[in-house]
Amino acid sequence: MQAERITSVALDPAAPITPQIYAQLRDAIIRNRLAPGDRISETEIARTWSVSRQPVREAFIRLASEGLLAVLPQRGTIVSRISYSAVLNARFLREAIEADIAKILAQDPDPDLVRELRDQLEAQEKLAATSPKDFIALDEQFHRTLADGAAKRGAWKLIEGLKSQMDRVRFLSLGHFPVGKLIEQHRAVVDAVEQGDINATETAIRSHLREVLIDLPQIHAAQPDFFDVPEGGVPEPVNAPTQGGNDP
Amino acid sequence: MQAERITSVALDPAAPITPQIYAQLRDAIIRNRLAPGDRISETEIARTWSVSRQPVREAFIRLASEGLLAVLPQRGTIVSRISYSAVLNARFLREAIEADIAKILAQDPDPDLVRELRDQLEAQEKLAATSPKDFIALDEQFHRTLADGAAKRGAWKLIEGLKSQMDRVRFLSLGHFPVGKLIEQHRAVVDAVEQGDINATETAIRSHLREVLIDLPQIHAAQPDFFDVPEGGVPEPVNAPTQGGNDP
DNA sequence: ACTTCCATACTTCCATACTAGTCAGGTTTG
DNA sequence: CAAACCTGACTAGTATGGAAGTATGGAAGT
Repeated sequence: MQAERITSVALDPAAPITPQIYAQLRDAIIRNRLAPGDRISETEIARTWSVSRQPVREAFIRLASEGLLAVLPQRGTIVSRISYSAVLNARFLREAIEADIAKILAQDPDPDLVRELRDQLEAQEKLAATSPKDFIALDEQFHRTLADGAAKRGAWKLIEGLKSQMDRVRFLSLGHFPVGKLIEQHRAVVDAVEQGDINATETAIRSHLREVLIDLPQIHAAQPDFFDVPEGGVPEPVNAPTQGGNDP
Repeated sequence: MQAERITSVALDPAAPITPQIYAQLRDAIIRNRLAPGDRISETEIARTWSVSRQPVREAFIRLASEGLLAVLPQRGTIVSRISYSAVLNARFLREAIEADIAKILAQDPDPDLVRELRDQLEAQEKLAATSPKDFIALDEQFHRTLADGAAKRGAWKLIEGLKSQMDRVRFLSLGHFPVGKLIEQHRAVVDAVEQGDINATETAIRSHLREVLIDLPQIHAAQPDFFDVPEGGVPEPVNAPTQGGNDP
């Protein structure tokens, strides 16, 4: 079948097998080496790594619960197509959570944290010219640092799960996304936090997270087979207002 | 062992077994019929329902990923203690998400939705005098309706997972929590949404969600064995400001 | 009394066999 | 000729046996 693309790394027979299978498959799916819509089977994957079906099956269960695989009972298992609405939904949730995190930071700015973030900004600019693949890692580090700074590591763990859906899109859009602009927005967040301006911080983080998937429609148009548009037409994103309100 | 408390319901041998085991165990844990710290084993549970160990194992995996079980390799499986910080974290996340949902609703109030919510408020008041157990179901319905009204069903699905941690606490506090006050707060949310007052809506939903676990310290003091306090002392909750900001 | 070793009875993890549902294609039947 | 019906090659779901790791209690040695 098409599973030769994931044979790359050998397994450590001493370590637990299930998590290794899980990690390999997850990586293959997020990086689109396993294309959305591909059919795979427990037996096939088990043969690929010369293990039994059991650990493969358990890895499938975990991947299915993340929405990366769809297990059809007695019929087969397919790599989920990228759900347009799930991606928008993940972005919405991420925005809601990170907005609150950022507000906590601005409420009581920590100079050490600001310094750490500014260091990261420098590193990001150094990589701006080079591979965008590395930038994704730095971007992840930046947002994780924000969560840790607000003592919300648990929140980040949840965001990681949401990110898997968004990252599939980002790996499709590699090459043409505006690294410079993203860095500028990162800087705006840090500035607002440093000044303790809660409103400005919220606005900055929200507009940043809306920028991340700005080219989703183009990517969808370029590779519609990778996507699963629920029914007729592309859903419109609905977001909360960027700031508090506008009473009459 | 202590597993006789979950023998209650028989299984349908025709339907898939794994989800049935999962649901039964989840229910038993959340309602504290299986006490935090209890040791259970695949073999034991399998015997209880006269099935093989395999579906039990798969149910264990799902429960462990939700944080309700802790599987220690080659050692055993225990019912997770209620993590104090995980509960606070779940509440923080829920507040962030539901605040944005409520703001969307207030942005463009839907009269049909408001009517539906007011009907639910009536039903809640009718049950206020009777069993608080039933109120929890209505409360859940209320919040789910808010999410659906903002077309964020996906968000609700995630909140359901978070709620499992919080619900364990609520089932411990049954009997003495302020149903009337909660209903009053529900009404405040509906009022604010109806008036399209975004700030008031946000304030209402946030203070409501902070009320829900108001008696967490007492519950913890009453049954400390059920809890797992990470290290020395009870963590302080840190929340985002209830509204936008306060620039200098 | 105290430590070390080892047998034993657990546990989860992995491999294998079997069951049952699904689908595609050829065959038979009306 | 068409439609219904077998049939065999898949699939995931379940059952069961054995492997490897871990805790525990008692025997042996210091």
